[in-house]
Amino acid sequence: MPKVGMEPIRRQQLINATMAAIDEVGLAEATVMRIARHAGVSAGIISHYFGGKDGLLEATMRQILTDLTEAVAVRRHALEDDSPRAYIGAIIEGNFDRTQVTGPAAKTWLAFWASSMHKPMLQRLQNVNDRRLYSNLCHQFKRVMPHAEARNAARGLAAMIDGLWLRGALTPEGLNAVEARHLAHNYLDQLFAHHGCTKKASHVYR
Amino acid sequence: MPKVGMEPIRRQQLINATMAAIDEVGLAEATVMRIARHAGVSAGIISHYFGGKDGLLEATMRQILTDLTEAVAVRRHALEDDSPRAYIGAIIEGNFDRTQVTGPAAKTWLAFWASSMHKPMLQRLQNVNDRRLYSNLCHQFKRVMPHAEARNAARGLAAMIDGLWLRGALTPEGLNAVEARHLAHNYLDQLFAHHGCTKKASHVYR
DNA sequence: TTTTATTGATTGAACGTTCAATAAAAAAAT
DNA sequence: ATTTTTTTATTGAACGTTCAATCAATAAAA
Repeated sequence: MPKVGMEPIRRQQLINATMAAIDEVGLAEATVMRIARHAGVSAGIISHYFGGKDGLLEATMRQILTDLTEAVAVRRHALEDDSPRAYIGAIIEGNFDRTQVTGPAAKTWLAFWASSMHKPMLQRLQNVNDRRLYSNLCHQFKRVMPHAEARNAARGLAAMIDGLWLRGALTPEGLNAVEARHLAHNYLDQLFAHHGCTKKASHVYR
Repeated sequence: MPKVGMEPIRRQQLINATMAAIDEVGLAEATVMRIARHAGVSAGIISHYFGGKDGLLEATMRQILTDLTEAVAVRRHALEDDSPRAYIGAIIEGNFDRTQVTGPAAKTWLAFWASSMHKPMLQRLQNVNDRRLYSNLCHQFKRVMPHAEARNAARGLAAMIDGLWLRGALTPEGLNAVEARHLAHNYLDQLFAHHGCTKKASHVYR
């Protein structure tokens, strides 16, 4: 079956297979053979396209983070008004986007998060993404509240988003995206209300 | 050196060594040899006292969860008033207790959380603890707000606590317990204020 | 002397990586 | 149009390593 231009296809297949395998048996037991079997190829091909198992894992984490960034960017560009609340709302919506909330992606995300504590390369990726989220949130909050308070709001909302993800990844039924978004938006409302005492009508999520 | 009554000593040594090893190199590379070396004993002793590596890991997770429960219980019993706010505040304080927030404990906690997604025994332990936290929070919130709202408040606060832990475990400097407690208490204040519109003076944390 | 605690070399299984062999497609030659 | 050559993609057995578990041997206390 060998054709030219297989590389992008195989790479994507293997990245998807990695998430599927991690979803199925966890990172610890996601062996190259199991991943390869998921993709319908042989084990050796992983070293050929990714230099080794670590390369594949890194590429998989890159994809997850890229998808997340992309999901936020799409929502952000679709905004009509550029109010802080709308902007931050888009960040929340992007974080609970369909592609991110799926079982495989969520479980893989958590597995990598834990793993990144001791793998410098993964840690670097995590940090870059982390800092961008925080700095985006912080920048928006600073438009409507004192800087010190804005930093706390950003840290709080970031923690809330991650916490909802964490709990969602663990429950057998997977993350309830509707409820998670509801809670995150509610918290956001409270952060705004607490500061300006200008409580707005709660949104309708569907 | 063999004396009688070594069992409880060795068990504790090995559990501590497990956390130290996970803190050092992560769960994936926390081999029995490495753990044993941390405890200053031979590898074979692990199978002798815990039946195998899995037994040791299970015991270690049990200890972390027990410590957490204990930390909450201590704060709860030290309360003067039994107001919902005080009770929930004790839960927050307990979750950011010294013994829990230490590097080894936090990293081990996160490692087990990720691992528990695919190990039934760990998942069971996690679920029991999880449900107790949620049900305690829920019960207290229900004393001052409608049941539906109380459930949301409980889910939100639980997510906030876990999110702060998660981010704390990841940052190189470890969890900033003071700030985490501040954010959690702030959120709690907002949950109460949002409902009853009876905003209380913010606490002083030190 | 008996009991209890501990060791560490050994065993077998599992893993990631490698690489010579292979097979199919594409290109070149007839 | 057919055959030959070259290129590209892929396989899977073999290799070396690592790990958890085992157990006969040992050493200290009772």
